[in-house]
Amino acid sequence: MGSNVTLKEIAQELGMSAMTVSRALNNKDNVDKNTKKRVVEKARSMGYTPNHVAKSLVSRKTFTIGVVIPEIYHAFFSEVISGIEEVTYKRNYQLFLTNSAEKFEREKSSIHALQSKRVDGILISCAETSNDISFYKNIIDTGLPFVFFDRCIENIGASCVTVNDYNSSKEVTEHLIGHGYKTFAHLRGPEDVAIAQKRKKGFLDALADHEIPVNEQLIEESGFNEKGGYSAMSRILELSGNEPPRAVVAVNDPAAFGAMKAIKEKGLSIPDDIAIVGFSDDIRSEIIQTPLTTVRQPAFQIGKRAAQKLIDTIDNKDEPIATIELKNEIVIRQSCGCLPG
Amino acid sequence: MGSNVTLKEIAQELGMSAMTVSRALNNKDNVDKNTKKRVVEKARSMGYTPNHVAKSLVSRKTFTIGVVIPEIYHAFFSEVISGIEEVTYKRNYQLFLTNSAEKFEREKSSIHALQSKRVDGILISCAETSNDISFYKNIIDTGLPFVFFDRCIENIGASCVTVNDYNSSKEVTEHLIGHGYKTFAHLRGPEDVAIAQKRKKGFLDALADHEIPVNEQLIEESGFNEKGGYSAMSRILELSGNEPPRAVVAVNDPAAFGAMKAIKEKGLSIPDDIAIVGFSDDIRSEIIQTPLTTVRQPAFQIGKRAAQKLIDTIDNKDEPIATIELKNEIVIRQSCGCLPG
DNA sequence: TTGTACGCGTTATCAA
DNA sequence: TTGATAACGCGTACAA
Repeated sequence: MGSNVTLKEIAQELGMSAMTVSRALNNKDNVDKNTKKRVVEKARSMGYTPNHVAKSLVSRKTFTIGVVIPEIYHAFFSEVISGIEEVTYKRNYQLFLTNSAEKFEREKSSIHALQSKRVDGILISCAETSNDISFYKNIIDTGLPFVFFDRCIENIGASCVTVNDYNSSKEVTEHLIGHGYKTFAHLRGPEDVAIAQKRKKGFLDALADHEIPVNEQLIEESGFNEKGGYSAMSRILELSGNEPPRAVVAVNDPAAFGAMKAIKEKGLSIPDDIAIVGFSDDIRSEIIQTPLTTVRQPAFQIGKRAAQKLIDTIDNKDEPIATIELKNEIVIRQSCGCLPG
Repeated sequence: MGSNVTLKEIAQELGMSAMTVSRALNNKDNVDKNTKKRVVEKARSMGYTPNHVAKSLVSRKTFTIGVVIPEIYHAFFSEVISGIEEVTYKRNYQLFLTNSAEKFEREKSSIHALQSKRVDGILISCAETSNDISFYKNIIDTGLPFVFFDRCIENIGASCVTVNDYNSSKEVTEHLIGHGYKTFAHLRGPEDVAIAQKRKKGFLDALADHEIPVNEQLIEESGFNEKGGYSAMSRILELSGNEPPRAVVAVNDPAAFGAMKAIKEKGLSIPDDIAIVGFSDDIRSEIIQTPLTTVRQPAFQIGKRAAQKLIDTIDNKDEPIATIELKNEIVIRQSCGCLPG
């Protein structure tokens, strides 16, 4: 904030009061046409820029929202931000971006900073290490509008925008069942991570609904990365000997990549010997040698809907708290063997 | 900004003046130990959060910087933001993110909004359609610290952080020359885009330095995308008949992808018949069938250095204006035929 | 050690 | 139609 022109200075130049200048510049109707013209011209020539800091102090409104995300690097969150930005731009809000780097401590300090800046509301996707719900609860109880997205905490008085991982996992499994596959393996994520649990449950329930027996030995922990997928799949192929599963549902795409490597190294073909599906539509999934069937999360839409809900909540005290569930989209590619031709 | 506790309210509860509360909360030494303790406790119990809006109004300093980027979606800019964020976090600044969507009009309105918010400085990568240097010049002349990154405007009183495209293009061409290739084609970008010009000049100068004749017919405009690369390369292959160039330098990776497709469709092999290099390290370049040799831009570093320079400029009025040139890194992969084995 | 007055730039309110 | 005053929340400067 350097040498900025103020209303008072314009007023002095023009020999009138600051109040009149303010009115003229804000298009109030109770200003003389002529004075208004003079003011507008003078303001332009002096390079006047309204001071939103002062405006915010009196109006108790900053037209600013804070976004807290656990990382910026990967495509998912940049797409989310893109969606958020589209909304904030249209509705004349500015966007504070903060990064918790998956650390709860840093998340707390970000939120405190945003509170101090008096943001009108906060959009947040929780860090992996966030472990104290009461922290959020206390802030929400102060009346600061909050909307969770993707990694949500439900039932603490804030709206959520999320995707239904359970349903998607079930659907994609049913897709494989519908194609006639009978024996299934699952590469699962860590036991205590919510999305991993949901995806596993979706897988299991799909089998149960179609009365397909579950072979517990064919459920292996892969974690979320390629290396884990490789070793988990290798174990499964060892175990089952010459009876490998006909289809594999992986907890995410990187795990599926690892599994594909293991399968190919065994001299088996995808999808003819083993079909496989992933989760999350990694940027690579479309362009690898055997393109991977996967579940695409509507990242841009998540951002858009979350921002809309937040600003609606800001604008209207009576906006209901809601959980908005977006649909994942199943992207069929070659790896599941369900494409025609 | 809802029901927020103020210094005055804490003071009333405690039967003292707001000033004492302020002092206690700001760790001034001229406060009684006991009153300080009482104040701190009361502030906590009342859920006090300092109001930075008020603070900024009086101090004329917001600890806020604005970032203007032409798009968020692609990896380059999210990496840049990641680098910026690392610095702003450490130095206790908040970051306003705005997106010009490659439109100059939108860029201008973003900058005006940021000025109104009284950001302490602005980081900007210009939109493709930005065409009025005097707009930036006027703002810089008001004293608002400005740092350009990636798409820079030099010599108008602001620091720049950029990569040396000319040098990198020359280097990667020389790399091919060093490998013994004698005939070269270039897929160039639009004539009036700065980076396209620099990359073309680097290519030409490398040939000139090594006294390799330039065949103008083998320089075709591809634009920046795959389709353009495909048609440009197709034209070159037509023209040159059974004397195709031994190596191709493409203006960027997508153009190279298109060219690779054209080459393969002609039944030629990469790199054995034609070697090719790209520019910008697209995420796909590493994982396509014949991984593409390319030039990687240090996006994270660009963000980091730009943010550092900006905050240094904010903190210190005498910080010199500088152009910081970062080095691109040449990533050797199979497509140039220079890998051992 | 604590308190009072004032100003940062703006707008709402009431008076002229 | 215009102007004067007060207030938003805070910290500096000075006084007690």
